[in-house]
Amino acid sequence: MEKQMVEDHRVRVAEERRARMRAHLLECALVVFALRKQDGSLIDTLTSTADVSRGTFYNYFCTHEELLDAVAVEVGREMLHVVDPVVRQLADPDARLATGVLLCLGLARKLPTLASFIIRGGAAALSGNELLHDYLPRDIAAGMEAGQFAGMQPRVAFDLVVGPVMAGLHTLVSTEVDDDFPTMLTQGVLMALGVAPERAHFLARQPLAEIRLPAESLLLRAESRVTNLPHE
Amino acid sequence: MEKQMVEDHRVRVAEERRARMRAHLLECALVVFALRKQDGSLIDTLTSTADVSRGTFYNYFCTHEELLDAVAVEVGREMLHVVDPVVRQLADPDARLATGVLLCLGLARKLPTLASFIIRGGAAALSGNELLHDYLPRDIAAGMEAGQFAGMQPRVAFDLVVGPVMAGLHTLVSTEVDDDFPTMLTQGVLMALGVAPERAHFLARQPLAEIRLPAESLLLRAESRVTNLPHE
Amino acid sequence: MEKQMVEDHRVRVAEERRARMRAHLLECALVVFALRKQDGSLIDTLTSTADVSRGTFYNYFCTHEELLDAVAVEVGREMLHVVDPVVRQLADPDARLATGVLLCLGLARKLPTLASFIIRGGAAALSGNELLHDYLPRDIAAGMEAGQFAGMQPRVAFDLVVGPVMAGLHTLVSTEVDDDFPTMLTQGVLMALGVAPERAHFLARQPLAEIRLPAESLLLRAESRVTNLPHE
Amino acid sequence: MEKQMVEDHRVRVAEERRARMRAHLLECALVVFALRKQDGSLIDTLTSTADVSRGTFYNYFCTHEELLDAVAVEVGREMLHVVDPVVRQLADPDARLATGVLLCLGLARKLPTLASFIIRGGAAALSGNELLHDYLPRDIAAGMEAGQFAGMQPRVAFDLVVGPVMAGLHTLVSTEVDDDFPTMLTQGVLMALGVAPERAHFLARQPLAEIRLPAESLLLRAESRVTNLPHE
DNA sequence: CATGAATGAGGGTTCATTCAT
DNA sequence: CATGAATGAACCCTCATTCAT
Repeated sequence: MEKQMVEDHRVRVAEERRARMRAHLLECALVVFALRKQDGSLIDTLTSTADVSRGTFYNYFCTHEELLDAVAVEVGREMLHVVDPVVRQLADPDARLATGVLLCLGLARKLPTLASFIIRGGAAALSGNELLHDYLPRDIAAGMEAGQFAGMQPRVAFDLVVGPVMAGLHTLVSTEVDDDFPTMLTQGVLMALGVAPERAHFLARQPLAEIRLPAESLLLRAESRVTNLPHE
Repeated sequence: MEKQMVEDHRVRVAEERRARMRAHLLECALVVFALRKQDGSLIDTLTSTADVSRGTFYNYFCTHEELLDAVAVEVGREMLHVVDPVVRQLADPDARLATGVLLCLGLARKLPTLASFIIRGGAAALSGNELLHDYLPRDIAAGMEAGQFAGMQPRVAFDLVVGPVMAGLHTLVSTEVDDDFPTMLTQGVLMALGVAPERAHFLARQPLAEIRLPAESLLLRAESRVTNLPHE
Repeated sequence: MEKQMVEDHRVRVAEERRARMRAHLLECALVVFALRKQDGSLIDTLTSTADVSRGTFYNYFCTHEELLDAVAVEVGREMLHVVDPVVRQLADPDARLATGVLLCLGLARKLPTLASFIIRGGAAALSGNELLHDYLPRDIAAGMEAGQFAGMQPRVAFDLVVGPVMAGLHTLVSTEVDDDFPTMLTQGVLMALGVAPERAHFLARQPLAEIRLPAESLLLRAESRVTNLPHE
Repeated sequence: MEKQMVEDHRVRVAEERRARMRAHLLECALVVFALRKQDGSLIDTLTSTADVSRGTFYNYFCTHEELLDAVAVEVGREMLHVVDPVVRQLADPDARLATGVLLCLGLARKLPTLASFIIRGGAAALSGNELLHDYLPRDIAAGMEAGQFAGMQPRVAFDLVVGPVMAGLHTLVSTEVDDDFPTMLTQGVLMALGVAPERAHFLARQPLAEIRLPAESLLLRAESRVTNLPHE
């Protein structure tokens, strides 16, 4: 019986170590995917960034694609954790949409690593992103049912939202812009959907609580890793 | 004197052959870049598509980047040839912009290969594209001087145009959409920029002459190559 | 604490393996450079001789020049280990020079692989050779200060030593010669430098201890590899 | 009958043109072999140096080796034309040898291209060289029959001559040396063979007529090509 | 479970040679 | 006979993945 308890303890410790290592690898992978300049070996870069051996990496991920997917999933999850609780409190579809766009842009502005990852990662980085593929279409549909976004086709509305946001991420990463860039862009998105200019103006300026991420957040840790390491 | 003429003739014939081969390679490269499934050897795929030896490829392009650039330049040139003559006849910046967006989307719809190339090619496919980097900012600036696009920052306006167009290309390539998709998207873009809904509605529906490309157009030849070959 | 020891042990084992592989590659490279019939792929030949994959080679040497340099350095080091301890015991510059030449020729006679390597390797095989570029000029200068090698320019003396030795290596590799070939050649070299014939005769015949190389010597191992393998 | 004469004339003209082109190619090949920095394509370098097409080259030489051989033969022939008439007038083997060595070194000093070619060309540049493989052994043998070069083995003597000369070529190409370098080296060579120092001193200083090469000489033309072209 | 040496298929590139014009 | 575009075998090197320690 005591033996049993010892074993349990060992198992639990092992599991925790495994989880920590996995998180460490994901964090470094996010950095690598974000900074990657299309040269050199992805996995070499990762293992040396994470300071583990190749073998260790393959103990956690079978293949390089699996890693990218895992990062994308985790990134998607964290974005959702930031955006959803806030949006969920709003009733009007246009307000929800405005808030979602603002939060995403705000997050990307605060975390350039995230923006780079989304831009660089290409399709793979967003395939499976719930915010994009589930929540956004739902809000658009809800808006149309509510008589907003008059006469839109859903796919047109989708492109009118996603397009500017993606272009905006690009801009945030590559260009110096005013602080109100997210606001202005959001306002444009709303107007594109047929929201009246005054309301668009209003919604794009709604006060939002400071974005909060848990201390152990992948995104935060990756960002601070980027901020601290780039000697050279 | 006769000798001189013979030499001239030879030189001309050789130059023509060279130009034809170069065009052939660019055409095949456009197809390969557009269809490329991220696997296999780019240059192998190209040389087998173009039915030439590897050596021949390197007689024309030093490196595969040089090839991508050359394709991008030629594609940019042809797009400009289609769009500019029409846009040039219009005076109002919003009308010019509407027409430009409509023509680009129309072109992409008619030539999915072009759309794929732009999407797949990534940054490199558009770096140096005059339509994007010269003409569009100029029209936006002109509009703002004329009092249109009220209160916009240029970069915001840019993202509100380029974003939806890029997203629209994605949609055109991957999804079945109504014939009026380009129209609806264009209308949204105009509204995003603050054009009044009625005018946006009007401008997005202006009749445009059929898009005409010269028979020897790279885009046309690549498209018909894609349409005809896909056995397998 | 036990863990520490385990780690140490692992590290040591890994380092030893690495050193053994490196030595193995150098040994095979020496053989390949020596026998190389100007055909085929250097690296292919090496990897198949050493029975390792291409990848392994590149884990140890970035480029085939680096390999050649590494072999040359090691060969130079071993030659020095043979020659210097003996020469160092002599005071007279002419005796030192005679001994150095005799030992080099004796070594080359015993180890045709070495001779071939020096001849085939060209400039690269000797650039950086200390015996040639440091020790020999020093002995020549010492001789001139001591009043020997009367009226010589250093570079003339250098060529009168190095030229015959290199030609002699060629001869040793390609021709059947008498056992006293090294002696006779050395005598000629000394006379070229103005050493009196009787003294040259004497110095060229001084008894030398048998040449000793450590069992793990690169030169020895390469030689026995050449002797044993040439099936075909 | 007239027709016959016309044909003859045509044939002769064609033959002359062919000979001129061949000489032109050999001249350029000598330059290329001499300057070649182990990079780039030999035949591309040659054809662009000679300003002819690849096809033309292959009308004259089947392969790259054939070209090297042809250059070596022609170079050997011209060296012989310079050296032999002078040497032939001397009776004493040691004087003949001294003169031969002096002339070779003098030629190499006047024509660095020649020296480079011999050094760079490796074995192939000298295989078949009559001066080296026929005339020199003959003079050595004659000397031994005449009681000179006492007690030498022919191959030892050969190496004591060829070695310093080759080393001297290296020196002439790579180092700034006094004008009397050839003289001093020759004197050393003679002493190596057992010639008495005073006689060696005398023979190495015998006045020699200025070296004369025909204006259409391959060596001269190649040299002036090297002297004139090296922009960059 | 961690390690890092070893793998080897496969990528990009070169260049001597051929051949249609 | 001159041309130079076309060829393709062969080379060097990379890097995702495996596996013995």
